[in-house]
Amino acid sequence: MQSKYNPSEVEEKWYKYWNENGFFASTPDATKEPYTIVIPPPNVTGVLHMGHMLNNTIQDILIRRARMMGKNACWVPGTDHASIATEAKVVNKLANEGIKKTDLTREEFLKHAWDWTEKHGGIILEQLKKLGASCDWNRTCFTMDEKRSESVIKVFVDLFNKGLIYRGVRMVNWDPKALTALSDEEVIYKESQGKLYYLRYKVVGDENQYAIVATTRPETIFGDTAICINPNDETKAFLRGKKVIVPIVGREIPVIEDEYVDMEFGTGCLKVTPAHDVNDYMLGEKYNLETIDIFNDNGTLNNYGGTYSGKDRFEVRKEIEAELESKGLLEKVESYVNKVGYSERTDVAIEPKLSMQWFLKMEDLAKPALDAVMNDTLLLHPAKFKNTYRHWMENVKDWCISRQLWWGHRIPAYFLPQGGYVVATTIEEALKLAKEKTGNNDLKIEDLRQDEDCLDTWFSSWLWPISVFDGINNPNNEEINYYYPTSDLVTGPDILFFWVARMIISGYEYRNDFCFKNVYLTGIVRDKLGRKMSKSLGNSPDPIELMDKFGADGVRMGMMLAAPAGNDILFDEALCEQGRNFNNKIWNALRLIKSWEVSETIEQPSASATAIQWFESKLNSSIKEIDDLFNKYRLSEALMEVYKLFWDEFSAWYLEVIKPTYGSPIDKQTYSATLNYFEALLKLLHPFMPFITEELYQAIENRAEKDSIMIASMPKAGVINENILKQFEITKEIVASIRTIRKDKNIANKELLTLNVIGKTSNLLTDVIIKMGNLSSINANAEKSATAINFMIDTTEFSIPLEGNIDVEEEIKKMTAEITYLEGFLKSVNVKLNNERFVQNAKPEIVENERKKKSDAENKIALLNEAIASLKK
RNA sequence: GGGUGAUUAGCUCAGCUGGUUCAGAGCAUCUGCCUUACAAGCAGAGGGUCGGCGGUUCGAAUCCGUCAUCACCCACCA
Repeated sequence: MQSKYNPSEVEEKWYKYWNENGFFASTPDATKEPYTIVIPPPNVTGVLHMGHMLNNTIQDILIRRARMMGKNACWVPGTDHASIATEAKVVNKLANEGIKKTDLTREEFLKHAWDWTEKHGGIILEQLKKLGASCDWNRTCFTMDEKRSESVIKVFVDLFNKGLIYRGVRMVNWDPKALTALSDEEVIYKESQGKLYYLRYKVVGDENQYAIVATTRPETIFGDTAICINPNDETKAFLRGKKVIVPIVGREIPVIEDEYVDMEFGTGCLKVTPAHDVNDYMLGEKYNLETIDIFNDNGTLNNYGGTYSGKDRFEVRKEIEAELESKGLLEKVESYVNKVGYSERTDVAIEPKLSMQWFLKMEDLAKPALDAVMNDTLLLHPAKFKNTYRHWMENVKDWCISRQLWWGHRIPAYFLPQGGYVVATTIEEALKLAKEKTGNNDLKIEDLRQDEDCLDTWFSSWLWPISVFDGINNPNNEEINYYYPTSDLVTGPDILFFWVARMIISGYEYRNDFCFKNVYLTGIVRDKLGRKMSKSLGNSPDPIELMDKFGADGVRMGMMLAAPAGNDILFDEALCEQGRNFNNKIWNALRLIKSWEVSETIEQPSASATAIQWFESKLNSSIKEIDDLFNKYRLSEALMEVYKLFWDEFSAWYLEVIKPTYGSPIDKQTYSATLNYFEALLKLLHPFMPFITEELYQAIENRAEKDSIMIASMPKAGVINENILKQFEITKEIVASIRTIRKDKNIANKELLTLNVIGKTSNLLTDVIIKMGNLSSINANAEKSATAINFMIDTTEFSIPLEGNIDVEEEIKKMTAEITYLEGFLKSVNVKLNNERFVQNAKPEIVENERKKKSDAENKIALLNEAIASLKK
């Protein structure tokens, strides 16, 4: 074995081995408890980024651990068609080739889109394999494959028939770049520095009077159909019942009164543009105002814009400012910060727009999903997200599910020649319904026209935990009955509403049950300065390069070291380095063990026997701790526990105690105990670092065919002997003291020392102390000596005789300082004990403890004084 | 404008229902060491009035109030 572990030599080999032996695969098995995770499907044409690395590392840790705990672990992989994102990519690609989407038929465009998907699709899944993801690849799903598409359509029809889906003209969030409506969740509000324009609306019949209206969007004046004042606003009394003239446009519009208007804001006078503002729309409905839509779908002005028609809304804003100014219709302009909605996908400013869309009624659907989280049927980790979730669910609005896109599931609604429509899973079915509805038996398929729109991407992914087991199409199949509800979901809080909440909703609607038991919400991966990772900043490392550099295990550990649930992780390559170093540590530990010659005949040293006994308890207590941390989903702490167990306890103490002197063999008994411990440690580590642990598991001994650590059993916590744990901790302190003395006095490690104990040795692990302290002997009931260095552990005094090496003055000085400290400590304890209220009110064991502190301190002071006296002799 | 959470060592974080697990861990830093598993290492060491101020209590990092800063979520003030 070489002295450095080289991940690139082994990782691919083991992944192949696992996959070929079917260790990732799962099938229903009534004798085993299922443990299921469905992957948050990444965009089909996406590539792996750091967020995926974190997310999938966590899922793999959970699923590997569950598998080793004897559960039937099933991790379902797949990809999402990502309607708007993928369509945008294809449109871009076509544009580069000089092809406009509008020049293509729907069928032609979809052909391009599928080509694109086949070319770039699934790259990300291959990348996940490099990470070690133990997904059941036989189950790979795609949100637009046959079964998933069928499920989506079926659900749409079902919800429509239940009266939960409706179609209507509503104010929606319009994305002028993607040319589609968006749901409220797809709009991100950002603060932006804008201007507040004060416009003059002259009063009809009295050209000298005018109303001043403040607006951030002067270009919308073409759509004004009223101005509105507050009825209680006496300063605006002159406007009541009047009409005013829209600047530039010249159109006359009424002045209406409504308490909605805030008298304090701006001028207390509001222009009403029902087609382009949600609030104005409500006013328009209330007062039956005309609605004038002034924009084309792409955000340019239409014919209502007069001379500005055809120009972009932002261009018009600039130009119209100048025109208003020159015509004396602009009172003033102030700078103003307001919130503007942007499209999550295309990052262009959203235009509120009236349009015909499909909606899903959410209120009733949301109820069981809200209850499930509030009563802890379904747990969010960390739990702080419960509040956020509740707030959203209690105020949930109807979901706009139609998108003016082609890449997606086409809405199964069919329009009839004479108006109206029917909704059905197939066109044949639709025809049947159409005939029933119209009474016209001569209708033909060609007479029906299917809705052009497709469904929101999330309208397919919200079914994911059910649809991957085909539970929509075949609600009673063996798979869905066995694997559903799933166990854990791992995802980011940014899609809590987009996805998680809606999956919970659909779970109750279609399975009448929760869809997963636990939701682990990860943080955002940031760089070490706390900035979000982004292409433009160039601060996002390429995961593949990272894995090449540090090994997949190293990167996995790097991710996990700093990732408590719900916290953002500040990623730093140094963390991967730490992971890589740890790999090397493990590697070398086995290298050491394997280098020993084993003897059947030599006797076991007593120090080794003690160390074995101690480590047994240490291992068990760590396993118990790790189990507990996993139950709380505190994965990074669990990793840290194994890390310290391996590095500090096993390597620095256990191995050093049992290590035979160079060239000497090791006894059989100790050797096999050591291999067992090493194997147990590998198993504990395996979920975190699958590759190196498999490599070493196989290196320990020749394994049977089809054996693998990934299907081995996770060690269970056994008996913990608290007494030996405590004794060993004292041992460590004694050894550390001896080492410190060596260092202070420049005594080589090789030089043997003697340890005198002023008292009994019966409670000490003397054999271990002798070995680790490199001592010739330990003597009990020794006398104090002026030629020795003294130290105290607990209340036991130790001394190391060092002829000629003692600076008596220095020793006295040190001990005097110690006494001063102890006296101060004693004083504070006494203050407590002399306080009657403390003695009366505090719990008895607390008071007892203080008394013990007092007597211990007094003892120590006495011992130190004695020691000083003996030195002075 | 509302809400939620955070503030503990240079950095990232643990500290559950107030009291020796009370001031911790990992990394980083400093000082010695190439000691035949590992310098990607070993052995030691230093480092914090627990954001500020008040309060409750015999006792507060922990409970309450308040202020400050940060983060996230939600909301139709043009």
